[in-house]
Amino acid sequence: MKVSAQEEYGLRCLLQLAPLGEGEYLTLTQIAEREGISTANAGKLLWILNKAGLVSSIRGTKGGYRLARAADEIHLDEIIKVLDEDVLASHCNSYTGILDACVHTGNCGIRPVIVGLHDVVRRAMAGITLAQLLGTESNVETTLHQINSMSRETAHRRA
Amino acid sequence: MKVSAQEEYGLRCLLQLAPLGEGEYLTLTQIAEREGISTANAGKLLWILNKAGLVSSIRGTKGGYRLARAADEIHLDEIIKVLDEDVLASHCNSYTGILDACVHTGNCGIRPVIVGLHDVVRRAMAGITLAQLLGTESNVETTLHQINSMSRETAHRRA
DNA sequence: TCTAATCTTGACTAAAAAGTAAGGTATCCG
DNA sequence: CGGATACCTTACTTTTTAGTCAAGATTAGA
Repeated sequence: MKVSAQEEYGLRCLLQLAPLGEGEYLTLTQIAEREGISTANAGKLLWILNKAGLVSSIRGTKGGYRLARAADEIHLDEIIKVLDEDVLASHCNSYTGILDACVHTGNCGIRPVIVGLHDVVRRAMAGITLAQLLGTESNVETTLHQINSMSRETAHRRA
Repeated sequence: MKVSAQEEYGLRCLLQLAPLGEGEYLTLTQIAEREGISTANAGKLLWILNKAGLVSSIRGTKGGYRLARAADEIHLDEIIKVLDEDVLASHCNSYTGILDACVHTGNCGIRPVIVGLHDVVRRAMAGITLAQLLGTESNVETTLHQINSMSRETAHRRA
């Protein structure tokens, strides 16, 4: 189970754009340089984000990229979905749409796990915005800590 | 973000072995046939599981595989870790061990997300055993439903 | 209008994951 | 003891994903 390179760098690019002020833009070269990836690669990622409406771009000299919406209105689950189809894919669902048709129809014991984990991950991500990832006294950690202590309670209750 | 084919099929193989009684074994051919994968591929997976001590095998005719421990003593997080290094990998941690050295030391905004999600996923998985995946009236769903409603609460509280 | 800066797009190359094949070794049974 | 069955191990092929390159298209400003 892993997050793809595309997801990771795509998210990083958005984080660069998040602190920009009104009318400010970052060029592809600037973004790529800061991330240590090629401009070609960064261009591809930003094109995906642009197409999905997460960033907007201006062409020509003095052009560049910026967020299409406020940083506190962009949630992690949407970002991941844009960069990689869905927040959690498997053979179970990736080929055939959304967890329906499957070779093991009927006796597939792992379906509930995939579905359940998918939901756990999606909820955790839906609770985090780009804006939250910026602060130095990261309130992300408190958010995730809350979720963690919740599942710890759950595990305890079952035992 | 996705679960690899190796994780998915490895887990499925274990689920086949779980309901076996004392002294019963399944052969590679049987396992592969039921999953619709080649015996070569199944052999590879079971070898990994064997090496990790999750299944035990007997060679020669009348041989085969069975679980090395009781099904209710094998947890999902251990299985995934065995099949794929860790429950959740990213460029952040996969190369360099465990979330320490990173190109973006200092100003890496996504580190807390990776760490947090890793923990959420691991806890969710640690709360589920192979045995739980067998029942027809799957109590996995209740377990996961509890975790889900927990994170829903959390999201609500923050808002 | 010309030019330089910048985004856009598709084809190409390289790396990683998944899957396959084949020879080796242990066990049973006649 | 010898053949048949089934696990063990390494090396290879295919497929998928990631990353690069280069030419085209668009805009701002002189």
